[in-house]
Amino acid sequence: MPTDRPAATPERTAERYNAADREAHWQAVWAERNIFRADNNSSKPKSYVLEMFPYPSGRIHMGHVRNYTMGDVLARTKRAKGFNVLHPMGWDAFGMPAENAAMERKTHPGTWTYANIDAMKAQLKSMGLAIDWEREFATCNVDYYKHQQQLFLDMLAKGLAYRKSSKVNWDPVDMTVLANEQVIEGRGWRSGALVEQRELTQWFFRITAYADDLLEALGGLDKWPEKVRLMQANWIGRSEGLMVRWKLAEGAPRGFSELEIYTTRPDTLYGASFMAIAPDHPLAQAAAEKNPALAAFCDECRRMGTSVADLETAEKKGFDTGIKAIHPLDPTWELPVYVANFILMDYGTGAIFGCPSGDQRDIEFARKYGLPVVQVVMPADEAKRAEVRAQIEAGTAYTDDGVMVNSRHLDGLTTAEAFEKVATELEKKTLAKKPVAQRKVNFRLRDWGISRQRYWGCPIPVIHCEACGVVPVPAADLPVKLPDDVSFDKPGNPLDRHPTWGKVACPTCGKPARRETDTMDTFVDSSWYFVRFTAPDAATPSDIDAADYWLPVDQYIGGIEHAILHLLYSRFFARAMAETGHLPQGMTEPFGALFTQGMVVHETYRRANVEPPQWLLPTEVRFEGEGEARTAIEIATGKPAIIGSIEKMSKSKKNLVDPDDIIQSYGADVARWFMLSDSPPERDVQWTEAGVEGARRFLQRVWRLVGEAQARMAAKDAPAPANFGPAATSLRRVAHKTVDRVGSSIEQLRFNVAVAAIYEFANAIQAALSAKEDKSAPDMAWALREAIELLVQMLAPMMPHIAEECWARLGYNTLIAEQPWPVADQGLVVDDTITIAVQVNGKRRDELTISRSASNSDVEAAALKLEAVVRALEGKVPRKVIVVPQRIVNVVG
RNA sequence: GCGGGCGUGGCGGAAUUGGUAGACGCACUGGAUUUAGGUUCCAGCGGCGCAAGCCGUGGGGGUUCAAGUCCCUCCGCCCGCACCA
Repeated sequence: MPTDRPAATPERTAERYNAADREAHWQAVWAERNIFRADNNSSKPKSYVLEMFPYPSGRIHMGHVRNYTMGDVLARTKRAKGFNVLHPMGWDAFGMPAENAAMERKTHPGTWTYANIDAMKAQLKSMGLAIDWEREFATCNVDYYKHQQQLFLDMLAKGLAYRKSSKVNWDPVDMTVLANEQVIEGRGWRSGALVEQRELTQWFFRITAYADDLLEALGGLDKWPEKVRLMQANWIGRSEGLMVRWKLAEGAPRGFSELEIYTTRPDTLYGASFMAIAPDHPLAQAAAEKNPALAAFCDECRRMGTSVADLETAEKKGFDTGIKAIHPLDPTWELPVYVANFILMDYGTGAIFGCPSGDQRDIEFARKYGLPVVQVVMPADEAKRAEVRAQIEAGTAYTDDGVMVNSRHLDGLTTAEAFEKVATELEKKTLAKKPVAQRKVNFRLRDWGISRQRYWGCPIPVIHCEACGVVPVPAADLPVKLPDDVSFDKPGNPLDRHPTWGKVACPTCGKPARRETDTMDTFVDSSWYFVRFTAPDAATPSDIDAADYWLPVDQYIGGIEHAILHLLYSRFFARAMAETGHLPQGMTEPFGALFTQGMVVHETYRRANVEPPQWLLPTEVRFEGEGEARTAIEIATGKPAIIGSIEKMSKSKKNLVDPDDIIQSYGADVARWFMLSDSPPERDVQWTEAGVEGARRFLQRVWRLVGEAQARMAAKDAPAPANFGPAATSLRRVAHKTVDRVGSSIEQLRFNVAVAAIYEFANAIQAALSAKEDKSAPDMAWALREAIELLVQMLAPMMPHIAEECWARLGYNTLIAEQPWPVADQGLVVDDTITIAVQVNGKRRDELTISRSASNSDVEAAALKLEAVVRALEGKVPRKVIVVPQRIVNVVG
């Protein structure tokens, strides 16, 4: 029989919440009333909530959705809690992808970048973010980077920016410097050309000037993840040691009478068996001049270069120069000086003394070249000594502290005592009238090379004059604007081949000079953008008052991948800006609290039996079966596909879900809710169809609940009844407890816990609605309205659109985004009667419901009367009864 | 190699920081509604057991009245750094 029944009944369709329509509506209302504007002159307490700003790559991805949802929930909650909230958005808009796009599409990097910004801004707006868009800026805009040029000049004047010659990764095909990350297996990531090490004069920021402070201040960042602080501490790499000058024996190259080394282990000096210097060490180069074999060895080391670290881990190689060094503690003791491939020229002095028994690299080297291995430190624990001896014998160094042996006058001292003794002695000894040794704090951290031979970056505002040298561009001549008429048809920096841009008069002498054509590393742009957000229209880089009011950022949220570079550079910039007068004195830490969110991951799919793998988009496969039996089939071909591992969403693996698709078919609220549910925010979240469906289901359930409750709830602003029955009181208790739980969970960024609490609350409301008794009683009607209003208010930061819609449905003509966060009635949060567990010998036997104020002895008496307790005691007299007030009773039999 | 983190049902994860393990969600099972599917609602859902009960937070040991939580040890997984003298 044919059916003419519609797919869904009209009532049902009408009841459905139409996300697409309503979300656009409320976004328009928020924008029109400009309610998310941050006020620079407010008497309210401030809260600066910031998520790492995006690179305008073209489209937002799920990682953005997660990041910005988290920040948004916090920003909206803070606003509701009475804070003046700064929650801005901008664009980290300089960088190589724009130049690559320009080359491929024959367009200007700016055209591509601004088009991307427009597209992504629309996407972000569709998420319903509570952002003050009036403060938006892009770092590629001259209105931003002109201030960055001013900052550079001020840093130059203070000696915080300088030029020096250094080694860089040079791509000979693209004719540009590459960052270490852009060198893959020794080749340029784009050109595939073998990368060369080139000595180039480059601009640097003197981050090492703050090495100590950057390290020490980590201790005060107690709202940062321990992990990030550790990573930064390791990166800065402070060590305390001794600079020791070794006299060289007769026969050393002319001009070299001594060799200075840095060591953190002067205590092990008697275990020395060789010296080693870097292939680029001046002594090595001098020795190589007369020794072709040595010169060849040095060349070989250089070719291995800095980029191919994995090859070097394999083998320690050295070359005996024939030069001898004299031991600083024993003039009769001569040690051979080797050039070794594992010595870095830019750490310490580029020279070491090798103590094989105390250093793994040294022991490998010594065994290879037949050098002595003398144990000088043994463990303090006598039981372990034989084991350590055997271990050294077998080729594994002992690097821990202990007691000195085979060390003449140091024997019996601890390593720390020996360190002190040697240091003190060598500080007194002299060589060529200067102390043999000097204590030195050393850092792994190196100055930040910011020069890039690129067009799409902030021009470095200096001029090179043959007569005057490097001349800063006068402040009045700023900005140094990027020229628009550039071509990308040839590799290299378009600024270098621009016919006129680089030709200027020297600001000092007026003679023809040329502009610096290097631009700044894009990490510079992101090192102070959070300052600019506090006063985006200021005529100077910052507005001190605004910075003083808003900074530090109260909560910064972003990916762990920036744990070192961006976050360290920003900490450096805050210090440099304070020193150059662009931030209040003493303001050094830009981010008070940091949260590193997990990634969005997804299953991968690929065609079967093809190499290299051919990946398939999630939308290109369908599934059959469940659990173990679940299989994927490529829709286009009907052939089985392989379900691969779960990985970070990436273009290369095609395991992408487009936020636009999700927002269009489910709405922003659903996407937001899914991102907040289940997975703790610091962990990876797996995007699944089932998960999104679950979020959608809950949204519709909220909509229904509000509808059902409306039929039974009290009128808006109805006075509270004098008395509440048990059912109404019970609902009210859940409601008020949930307010506290959700509020504190959000403040702690534990969104998954907040979501769970809201689910429980929704369940309680539903139970109250379907309960048989006193449905229409006035106390329940009032409690229902209270519960529904509280539910909607708590949902507002997470699912802001449907919350507005519900709020309107409840009869309000205000915006819920402007309502204060509800305050829980503590009388309802704290129960009069509590249920506590009763254990016998640590095993739970029963529970006890008793007045909260019951005394310990009352609780004990009641517990001992419980049948299950009596049974478990088997007639024995309890030896002891432990009562933890309001927690637990444990009867020890 | 060094440093850090983690290990809880079929799955994602809770657990008031030493005090009732498994909240909440997903999946699943049964039932109701529906011609059917979907939606929705109700119930169940760590293992063994008819039950009383016993076992159970990677394995083993310890501290404690009490351990997912603290200590020792082993195993496994993940992340970061990697010749830093």
